[in-house]
Amino acid sequence: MKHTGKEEKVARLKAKRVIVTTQRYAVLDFLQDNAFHPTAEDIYQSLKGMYPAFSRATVYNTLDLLKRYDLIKEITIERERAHYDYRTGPHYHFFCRQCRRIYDVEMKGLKKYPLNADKLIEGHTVDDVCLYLVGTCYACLKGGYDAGAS
Amino acid sequence: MKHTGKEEKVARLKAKRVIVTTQRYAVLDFLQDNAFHPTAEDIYQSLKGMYPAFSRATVYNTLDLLKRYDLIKEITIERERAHYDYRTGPHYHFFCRQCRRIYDVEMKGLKKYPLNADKLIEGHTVDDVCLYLVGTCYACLKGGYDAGAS
DNA sequence: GTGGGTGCAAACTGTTTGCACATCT
DNA sequence: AGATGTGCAAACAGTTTGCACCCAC
Repeated sequence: MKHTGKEEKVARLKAKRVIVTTQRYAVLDFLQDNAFHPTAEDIYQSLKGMYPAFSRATVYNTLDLLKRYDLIKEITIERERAHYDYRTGPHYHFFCRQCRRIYDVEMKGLKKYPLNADKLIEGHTVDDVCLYLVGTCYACLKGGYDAGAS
Repeated sequence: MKHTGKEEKVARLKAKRVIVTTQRYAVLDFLQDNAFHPTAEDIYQSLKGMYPAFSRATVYNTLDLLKRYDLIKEITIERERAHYDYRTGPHYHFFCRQCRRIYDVEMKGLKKYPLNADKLIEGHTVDDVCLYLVGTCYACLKGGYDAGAS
């Protein structure tokens, strides 16, 4: 049951006549299994162990392809490096300054979604809404993940 | 009346024993006068005309300093380059995919600010909230700024 | 004269690109 | 064989850093 949705996505790629290779499947699979919003480097480091001669170029190529087909979303909270998200529907992120982790935040935890996509705001058409909260995560607050603790 | 607030900021720097140099003042001044959320390169290109031998390093050093003193805010909508904002209070941004411009969006244009800073969400302490809308701006919709128009 | 700011150029990091090889049909 | 994906390494862009010089106190 864990992988509900991946087959749909693979089917979507196939429908678009995109060849679903081992590497592409591996990246999509990795993203679904790892909801911590990994970076390209995270993906590369994890997959090169399983697949010999897996390259960064393939990771970037694949991420770009999946992005173009709206199968994943790029998160640009950290300017230095992109994070990737298997969830493409509207939801929020929380970024911890201390451990630099990104958490999903459910909408019910927030009072109200400020506006929906496809609206017109001050004359602009809006097709995406990105919200992120910044602070210190519960784990760092407890000291559990404080890398700086001595 | 236009520069209300800059003197306050300069005073804040002085209070922290930060030397207010010509270059630092120029960057702060430029940011206040140019609400289009310029990049470091925009600032560099504009100021090197007025000041001989103005360097990128100084722009970056100064932006970093102003950021640390909370006098400006870095906008990380575009992963490739940072934009800078003179307004540090809570407000929203709209990013146009076509012209890559960033617009301020007033809160009254939105139904409700989803939450305030300094709240606890799912166990995390939140001290900053960033929201941005993505789409096509009114100018591009009218065709006025469509660089790709043939 | 000293502390710090500035400016140049080199270094660095994440990402992109060119091109030869591999793979699937 | 043809089309496309892959992998390496080089290129690239934005940013950071090291260091010599300069200025204000």
